[in-house]
Amino acid sequence: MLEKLNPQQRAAVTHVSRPLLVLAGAGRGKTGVITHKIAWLIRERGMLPGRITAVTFTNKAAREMSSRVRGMLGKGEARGLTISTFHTLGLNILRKEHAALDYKPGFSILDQQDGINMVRDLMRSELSLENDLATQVLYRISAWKNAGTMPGQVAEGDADDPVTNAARRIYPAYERQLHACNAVDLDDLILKPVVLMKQHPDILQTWRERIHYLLVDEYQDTNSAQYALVKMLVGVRNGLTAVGDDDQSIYAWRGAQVENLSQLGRDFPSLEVIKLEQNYRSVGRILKVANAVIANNPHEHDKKLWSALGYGEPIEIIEARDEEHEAQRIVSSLLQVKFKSGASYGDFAILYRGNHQARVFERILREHRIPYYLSGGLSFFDRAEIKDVMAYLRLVANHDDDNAFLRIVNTPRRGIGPGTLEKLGRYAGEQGISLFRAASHLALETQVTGAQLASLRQFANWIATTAEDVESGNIRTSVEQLLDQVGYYDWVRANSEDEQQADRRIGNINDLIGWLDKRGGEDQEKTLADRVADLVLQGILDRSDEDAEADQVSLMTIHAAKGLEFPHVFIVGVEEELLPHRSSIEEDNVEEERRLFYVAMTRARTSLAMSLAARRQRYGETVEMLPSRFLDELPEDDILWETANKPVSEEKRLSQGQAHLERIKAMLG
DNA sequence: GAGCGCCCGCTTTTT
DNA sequence: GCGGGCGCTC
Repeated sequence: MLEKLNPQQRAAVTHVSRPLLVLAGAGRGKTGVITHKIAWLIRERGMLPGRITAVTFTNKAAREMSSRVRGMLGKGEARGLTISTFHTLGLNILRKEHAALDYKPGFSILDQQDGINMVRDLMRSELSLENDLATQVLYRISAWKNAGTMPGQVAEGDADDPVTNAARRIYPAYERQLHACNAVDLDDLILKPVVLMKQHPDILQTWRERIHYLLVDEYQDTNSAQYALVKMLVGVRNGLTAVGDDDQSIYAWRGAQVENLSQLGRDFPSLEVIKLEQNYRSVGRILKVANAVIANNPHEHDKKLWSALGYGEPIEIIEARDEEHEAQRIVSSLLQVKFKSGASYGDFAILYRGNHQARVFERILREHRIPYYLSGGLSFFDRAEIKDVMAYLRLVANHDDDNAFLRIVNTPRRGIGPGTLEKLGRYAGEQGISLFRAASHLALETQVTGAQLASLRQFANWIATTAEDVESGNIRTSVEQLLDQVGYYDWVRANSEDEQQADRRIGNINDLIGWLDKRGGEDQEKTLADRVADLVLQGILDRSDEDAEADQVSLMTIHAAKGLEFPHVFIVGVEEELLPHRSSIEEDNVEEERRLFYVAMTRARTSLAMSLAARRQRYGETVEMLPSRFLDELPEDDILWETANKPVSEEKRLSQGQAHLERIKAMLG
C-alpha cells in the first residue's frame, strides 16, 4: 500500500502517535497522504472506518477524496467512514444534538439570499433602519460568526461605520428570528457545534468517542470557528493529521486564517511537521514559473522544488482585442493543443477570476460544438422555480420556517397580499408562534376573514397534509401531488415566455424531485428535512454523478479549481483590476490575488497558457484593460507572447479566426 | 391585491 | 446590461 510513496509521504502516513502537520506546495501529494493514511489506518492499524473522519472545503474535493479511498480499499471495507465538508460535518452534529440547542428536528438551513432577506426585513420592521445595507450587514454578522463571536460579545466602540453599527444591533434580532423559524444559517453549522460542545462536556465526549482520528485537508483555509471545532474534537487523543500550504490560502475574505498553521504548533506542543518536496504534478517549467511568481510574496522559508517530469513547453501568453476575441483565440489554441497532443476535451480547463467571465466562453464553445462542463456560476438553486419548490419542501419539513412560508404563501397567486400578511404577522407575533401555525389557528378568525381566511386555511391544510403523507409514504408522489394541488405546474406554464421555457422549468423541478427520491436509495431512513438540508449544502445540483466520465472541457473559477489538476490549463483575463481584482487592489491585498494566480498556474500538469484582452465590457460599457502586474513576474525565458497586433481590419481578423478554427476542426474530423 | 415598469447596484471568490 | 426591489397605477 505504501510502495508508491516517497519516504516523506510514507512517514506522514505512518505517523500516528502525535498530531501531524504536513506542509507542502501545490502538487506534492498532500491529498495522497490523506487518502493513503485513511486506507492505512483501516487496513494496517485495524481502526474502525466509523471512527475516522476527513474534512475538506468543497463537495467536489470530498467526493474526489472519497472515491480515491474507496478505490484503495475492498468492498465494504470503508463502511462507516466519513469524508465530508466542514459544513456537512457540522450539520451531522446538529442533526444528532439539536435538542440540546433547543432546536426541533427538521430545522431549515438558510442560504445566503434567505439570510439577506431576513436581515432586510428585520432592519425594516425592528429597527426601521435603512435596509439597503442588508447584504453588507449580513456579511459582517457572518464574519463575526466565523470568528466565533456571539451577539453579546461584539465589541463596543472601535468601528462606528453604519454597517458595523447596524450589524451590531441586528445580530441579536437575527439570531432570535433564526431560532423562532427553527432555522440555522451556513455559518451556524460550524459555530453552533462549537458552542454546544463548550457548554456540554458530555456531548463533546460522545463526539470524541466517535471520532478517533481526524484528517483535515487545505488546513490553511480554516477560519477560527472551524479551527475551534477541530481542536475540540481532537482533544487529548492526538489523532490529527492536517495538510496545508500557506501559498494556497485564498479564502481570507471569508475568515480563513493562515495563522492557524502556526497556531497548531502552539496548541499541540507535540506537533510533528513534515514537509513534502517533490512535485508529482507539473513539468519543471510550470513549477519554475509558478514559484517565481509566488516568490514575490513574503515567505518565512523558500521552498525547494523539483520535478521528476520533463521541462515542458514555454508558457503561451495570448493577447486579444476584447473578451470575444479572447474566447476565440483560446478555443482555437485549445483545439491546436488537442490536435498536436492527442488530448481529449476532459484534459482541458479554462480558469477565470469571476463567474461572469464564463458567459462568452460558453457561447464560443457551443458555437464550435465543444462539450464543456460549467462549475458553479448560475446555480441551479438560483432559478425561481427551484427556489419556490425548495420553499414548499422546507415548509413541509419545518412548519416554523417563516422565510419559506413568505416565499410561497402567495405563489401561485391565491389572493394573499401584504395587508393579510401584516395581520397574520401581527397575530403570530402576539401569540409567539410562526406564520404557518398562526394560519392554522382557529382564533385567527378575529383578525382575518372571508376569502383571505379561507385561502390561508387551505394553504396551511395542503402543507400539513403533505407533511403527513411524506411521513408514511413515497416522497416523490407526495411532492408531485402537492405541487399539482396548489396549481404550481399550471402557474409555471402560464408564466413562461413560451412552451420550451415552461418545459425546461418543469424539467428542472422533475430533476429536483428525482434527486430527492434518489437519495432515498442510498439512505432509506433519511427524512425529507435531511434530504432538503443535503440539497442546500450541495449548492448546485451536480451532474457529476452521471457524467463525471464525460469528455468535456472544464470551465470554472480559480477558487473552484483548487485541489484539482488538468494536463492543459488556460488562465484567462490576466489583467489589472481583474486578476488582481480591483477590490483587492483597493484593499491592498494583492498578495492573496498572487496566491490565487499561483493556485491557477499549479493546476496544470503539462501545458499552461494565459490570455488577456485590451478592452472588455463592464456594466454594459467598454473599458480599456491593462496587462496584469503578475505577467511582469514571469521569467522571460519561459514565456512566449502571442501578440495579435498585425494591422489587419477587424472584419478580416474575425473571418480569419473563424477560418482557422474551421481548418483545425476539419483536421480533427 | 396584482401587475407593470423604472431604477439601482452590481462582479470577486463558496459552504 | 441584467436582475431584483420598490413604487405607482388600475
